[in-house]
Amino acid sequence: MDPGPAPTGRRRPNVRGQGGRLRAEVVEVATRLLDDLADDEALSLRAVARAAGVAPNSVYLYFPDRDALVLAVLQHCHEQLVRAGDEAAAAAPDPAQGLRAMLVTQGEWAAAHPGLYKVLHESAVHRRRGMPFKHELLRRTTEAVARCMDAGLASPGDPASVAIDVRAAVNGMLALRINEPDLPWPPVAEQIERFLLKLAGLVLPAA
Amino acid sequence: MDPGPAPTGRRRPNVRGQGGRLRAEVVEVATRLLDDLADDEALSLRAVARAAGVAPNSVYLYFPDRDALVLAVLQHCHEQLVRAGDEAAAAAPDPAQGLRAMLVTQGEWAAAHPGLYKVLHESAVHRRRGMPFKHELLRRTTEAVARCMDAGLASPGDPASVAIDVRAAVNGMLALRINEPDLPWPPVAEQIERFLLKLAGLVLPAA
DNA sequence: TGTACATCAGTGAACGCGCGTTCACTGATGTAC
DNA sequence: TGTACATCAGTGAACGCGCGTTCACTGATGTAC
Repeated sequence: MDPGPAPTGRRRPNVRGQGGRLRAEVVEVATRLLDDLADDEALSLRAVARAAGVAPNSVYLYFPDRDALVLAVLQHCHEQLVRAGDEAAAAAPDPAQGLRAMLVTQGEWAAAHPGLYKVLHESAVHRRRGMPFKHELLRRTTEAVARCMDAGLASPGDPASVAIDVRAAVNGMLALRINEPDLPWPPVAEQIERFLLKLAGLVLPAA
Repeated sequence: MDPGPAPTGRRRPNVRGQGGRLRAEVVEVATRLLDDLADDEALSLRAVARAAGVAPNSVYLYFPDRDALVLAVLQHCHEQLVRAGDEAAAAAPDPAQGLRAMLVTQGEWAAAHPGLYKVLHESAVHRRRGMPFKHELLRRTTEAVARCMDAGLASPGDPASVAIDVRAAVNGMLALRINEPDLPWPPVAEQIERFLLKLAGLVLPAA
């Protein structure tokens, strides 16, 4: 809603050596807009510039084109999402609770930033430019599943196969919640736990 | 690639009473373009008109605006998808094989029309206009699960709860295959069967 | 201490484009008399 | 059988818009001498 500081003339340039400050500002503003829009194609470079209180061409000082800006935003989001999951897993007392905590935290992130989660997984820019960094998510899940199996806290089997089932189910469920909020959804944590119990045979302490 | 018949002057109007023929032609062309684009916002009314060899404003004879055209395409796709699933289920010898056949058929449809499947489930027009007809998919799944439970071919439980897990997993898996084709995907039918065995406790004859 | 110059961080104005949509129009076909 | 008229299925040309991107420019700050 708030288009940011009105363009009351020329922006005071950052002091020397701090030129990159505008870059961070642009990414931040673009992130906010993208979460609202929930569609990467709908984010225009000019809208970002307007919201940042800057001339459209100033964006070109830091990004070669519009797609590069969108990719920067998505990479930043992805890092946040992965880091949040990692931290939650690290704080858990055992691998099984760690796996659950990782996925639940990612689920909470998705619920808190539906537009960004949607764009991150469904964006058109992904097809045009590729987003290899996204393989991290499956890799973490596979590793976590393997740790559970090694600890005897999941049914023995192929971690890669179980992980791709779990990722497909959890990611699909999170995306479907965003796209079809009116379906009779159970709480996220409950549904994730069911997926883990049934798809991975996870052993969790009784609640 | 082929933009359709070049606009060699004026289109010969349909004979009287057959005006609706252009409507069907426009929907068909739009469906093809939308499958290629895999993005409902990227489909322009003008591109559809061009591909149909018709003036842009001719589209307004049958659709009040661009969104209405996109919705007509999606509703048509949805009907196809549901009907294909229904027919496959009806041809199966028991409810369990029927449920599997329904989902596998839908999965094949998604693999054959990735762009349409993506748009159908992720479109922006859905948020603007709503697509209530889509609730059919969950309803069919719920009914099929209930039939399996009644026949003792699935673990007893709440059909609605099992169905939403199954739909989330299957739909999520199909969408993720489209958005991330590079992940190490097993065959669709195999993964669907695993979901059904684990999430619904489905009883299937040994292959 | 002064000053010419380089550098940095940004701006202003314009380009050409495709878009959704609207207005008034056309030209063939059927129909009442 | 002829003809005025209505209807149907479409067209032509234009509208204003926001967009990505480019070009030449500005104005403050630092730096070599």
